Amino acid sequence: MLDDRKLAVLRAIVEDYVSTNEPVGSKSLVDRHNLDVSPATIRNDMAVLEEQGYIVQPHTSAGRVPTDLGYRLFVDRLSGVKPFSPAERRAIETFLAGAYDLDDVVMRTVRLLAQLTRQVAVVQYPSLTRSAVRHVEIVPLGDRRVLLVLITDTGRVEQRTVELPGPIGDDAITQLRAVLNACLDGRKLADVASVVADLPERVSPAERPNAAAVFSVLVETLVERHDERVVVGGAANLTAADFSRGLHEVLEALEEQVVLMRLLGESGDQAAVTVRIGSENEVHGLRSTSMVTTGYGAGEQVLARLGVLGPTRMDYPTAMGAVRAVARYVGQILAES
Amino acid sequence: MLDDRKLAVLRAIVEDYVSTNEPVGSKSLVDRHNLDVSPATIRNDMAVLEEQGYIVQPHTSAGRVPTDLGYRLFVDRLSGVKPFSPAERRAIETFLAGAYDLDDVVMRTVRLLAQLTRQVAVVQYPSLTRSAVRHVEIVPLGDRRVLLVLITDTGRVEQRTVELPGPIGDDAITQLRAVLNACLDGRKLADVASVVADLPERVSPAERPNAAAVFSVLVETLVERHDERVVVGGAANLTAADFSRGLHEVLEALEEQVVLMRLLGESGDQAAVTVRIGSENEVHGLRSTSMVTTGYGAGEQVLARLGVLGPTRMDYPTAMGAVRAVARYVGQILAES
DNA sequence: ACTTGGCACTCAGGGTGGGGGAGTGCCAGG
DNA sequence: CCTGGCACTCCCCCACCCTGAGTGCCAAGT
Repeated sequence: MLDDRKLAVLRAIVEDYVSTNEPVGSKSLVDRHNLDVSPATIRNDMAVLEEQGYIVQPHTSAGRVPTDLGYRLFVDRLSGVKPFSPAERRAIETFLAGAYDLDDVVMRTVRLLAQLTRQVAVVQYPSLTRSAVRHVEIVPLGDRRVLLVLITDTGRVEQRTVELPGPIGDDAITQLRAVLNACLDGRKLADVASVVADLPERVSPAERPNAAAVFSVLVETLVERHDERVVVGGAANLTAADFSRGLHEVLEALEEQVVLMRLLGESGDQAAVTVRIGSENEVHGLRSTSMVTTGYGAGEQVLARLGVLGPTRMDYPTAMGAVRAVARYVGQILAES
Repeated sequence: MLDDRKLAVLRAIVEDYVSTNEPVGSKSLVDRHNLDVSPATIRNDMAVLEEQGYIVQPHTSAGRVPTDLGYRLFVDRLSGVKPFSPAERRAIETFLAGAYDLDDVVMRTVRLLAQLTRQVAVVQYPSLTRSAVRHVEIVPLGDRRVLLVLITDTGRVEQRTVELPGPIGDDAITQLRAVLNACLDGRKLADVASVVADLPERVSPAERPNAAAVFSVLVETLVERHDERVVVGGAANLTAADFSRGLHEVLEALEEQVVLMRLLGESGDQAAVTVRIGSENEVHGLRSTSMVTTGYGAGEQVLARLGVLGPTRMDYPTAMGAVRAVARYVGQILAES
């Protein structure tokens, strides 16, 4: 269907268009790449590529521009992931190494990704449900009120205040704390709900109403409120790629946590680098953007996703390289802590 | 210097320009507002206003546009703060009431402000140093490592992991926790540093090295790292006001926590609504934007600031009204929790 | 069967050149 | 001090042309 030269032509078109942002014509193609054929030949190839839907011309007698389909083919078969040089790797490492805190890791990661790719960076907080309980803490705030703090092995801390049905004493709190930690320590968060169901039996009858309140908030925190937050950075980079009027829509989409979650979710759970191009994104308003994402986590398991978002006219190999490299190091940092 | 009518003319110019985004001429002024004089008279007034630097014409034979100085006069003497209707107040209240968490309060506030004003909203987290310790918690993470959690009376939770010089046992942790809470509970964070200095005497000698490590991290958290975070929302609203090329600079400034902090800091510590217009902002890149900010907090004390940022061509009375109303309700929520 | 040079054709973009119109400054008279 | 009148100034819009890059097609060459 498409012989080698036609593929080479497509690759050249994508590369040129990405770097110049102008429709690329047959003549400039043969000049810049050393395809040793004449422009006329290229024109014939282009006609075929256009017929197949890989490229289009914005108007008659203009050069060609890749379609989403064209980029897709490019990403799948014509380009690899651009590996990072040792120097770059070291830079990433030192940039992330200074972080002292999960929040800080995430913030640094966003900045780093945005800077490396000159695109918008998107980082999802490590998922709560896939990690395990490291500690549960209960702190009295008043006689009918406690603060529940949950610490996970990925360093995340969740807090909720709990309004109690009745007054609670220090002893009861100590008991509750002991029971919770004894039963939950080290458990996967996904399993916590079922474990908690059995807990009321373990506390003294008088305290059960209060305990029940605490337990239900705890379960809520884990299950019902799986608000895995997404942090965005480098939005200023959007102004470089001229979306003209679409910029507004893109910015709006980026402010919606829900939209971002869906966007990251669409790429599934795979650890590998995934690319979604233009109209492949279900989210309206991001139809002219592409996302390069990957899973990351401590060790093997995928705890969350991160990636970059930019115009479909994007340097995919570099973006994929950056995303992969950063994910790798973030995983490393999480595993260490 | 400026008689009443000239001031009225300036007010009218500002109002018209804000609502139409087009230079306003003498004729349309007399039409839209009922100044019962002729256009020629207005022209004379405008000439004076221009000479004094309150308005300019973009080019000969165009209408007039307010200068930063003009807006300043408008804000200081010609307009009040637009009060909110009871219905609007109720809407604010219910929107904020659902929050369950300090993070959530801040996030909702940002969204609310952005939506009410159709500008970029900026909310600073309640300052650590001005609030008081509610509880300190220490959680073992390993034999040479603990997690230090600090809970303030504004509901903020700070966490840091501490690497210890030597192994630590459960007893030691319990002791440390007791000492810390006994001495720090209820203290203003600003005072904590001095109190902590005396603490080592209170722990058993064998544990002093570990205790010292914990204490120093604690003090660091409070003092050295006064990273009062700022949350931004509604950036999409910037696309409505056409900054043409300046948009990039504005977006960049908004991503720099440091810049935002400085910006909010410039308005001082006053609780009242403050306006900084265009070139009054020291931050480069925000020379063509205005900020409307106010302090907020639980009760009287100002814990942090919040506000909106937009083009100098902004509806100041409404923005000021929104900022004031929102700050009031946020303060209320913080006081309750 | 593919490649190539030639050729006519098509348009987007940029520069030019008037009007039209909104707005101004000034002046003389109320 | 206000007002109507008047001449003047430019911005903006539109219509026009023209150039140049790029194309599709065809006939000839390999």
